[in-house]
Amino acid sequence: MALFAERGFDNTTVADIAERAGVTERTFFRHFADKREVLFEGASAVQELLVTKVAGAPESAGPLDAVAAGLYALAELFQERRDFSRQRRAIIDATPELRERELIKLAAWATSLAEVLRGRGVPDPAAALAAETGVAVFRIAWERWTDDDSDSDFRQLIQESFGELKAVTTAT
Amino acid sequence: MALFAERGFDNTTVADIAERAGVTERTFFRHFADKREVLFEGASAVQELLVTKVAGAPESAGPLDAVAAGLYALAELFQERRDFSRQRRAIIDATPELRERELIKLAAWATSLAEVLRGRGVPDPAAALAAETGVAVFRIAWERWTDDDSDSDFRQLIQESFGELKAVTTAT
DNA sequence: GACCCGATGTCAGTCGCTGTCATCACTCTA
DNA sequence: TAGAGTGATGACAGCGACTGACATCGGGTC
Repeated sequence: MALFAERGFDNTTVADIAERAGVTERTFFRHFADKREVLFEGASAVQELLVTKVAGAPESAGPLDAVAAGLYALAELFQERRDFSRQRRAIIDATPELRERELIKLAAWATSLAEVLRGRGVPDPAAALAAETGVAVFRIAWERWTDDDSDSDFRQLIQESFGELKAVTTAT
Repeated sequence: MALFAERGFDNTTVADIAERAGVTERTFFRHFADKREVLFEGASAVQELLVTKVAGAPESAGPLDAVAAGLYALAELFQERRDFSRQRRAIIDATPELRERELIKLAAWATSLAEVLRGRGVPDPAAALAAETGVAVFRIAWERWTDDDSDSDFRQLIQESFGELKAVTTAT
């Protein structure tokens, strides 16, 4: 990340990274499937947390509420790492290749969220829809949170976005 | 596309494509920025259609209705090319690299949709949200349409998905 | 001390992609 | 009609991401 922040992602070769880490290029690729993968370590753990929380939401909760419960858990997780999140976002936003990677990550969230919802008895167009919109809400709250200069509360931003969503969908 | 369908995307080199087209590899890259780009020709035209239709929706229409109007135009456009759409989807679904490309395409839709909505006077969290959820609706309807064996109506699937969305967001 | 095994280094090679320069058809103009 | 300009293409060299195959080495086991 230091190298990426200094010179940018494209101007950093895998050889550079490997050298800085004191290993061979070949060794780098044994630890990371991809050059981009360095920035997405632990992503699967986050997804697991999300899924677990949604699965564990009270039975009485509707699909969107269950998803919200999961997102709040993520908010808590990220809240303490605001500066790190900002720097990471800056790097990712600067490179299309990385933005793509970020998008598949979120798409993977949506897929597994839909699966969990189906497991909770939500029928199918609704499950997929709740999953996708939940992710959309997260994405927007995330942008606002990392954009915001003030010391805003991520969880609250998510909550507000859900409120906006309801307003938008019920209007007219 | 023929080559991709035969051997798969990864097993088709740019040299293969160029040879089949009777040109040099270098020439290929002068026409397409990317090996993937072959499958995404005309994508910008589709996006423009979408944006234009949303911009031209009646002023009285709410954000989500305006987006819906745009999506219906796309439905009409795609309706006649169902087999082509299916084949394309099969190729794309089979390769992560291509799925990524598809996702940025949709993300670009969302971005420009949000912009148009802002131009229509929709304030910001709502504009972004309506754009993202609209794209989510499209994605899901698209999947159902291309999955479906019967001769289903794409526009109607979109309409139904919007209905589902309202049901999901208003529930509890 | 012999053995095994997992992590690492080494090397060669493929493929996507780019910069550079030459070639060639085609058009415009004096 | 000759010659200059122009845009598309070919030819070639090169970089960087990534992979497969094999050698090496260090630590733990019997």
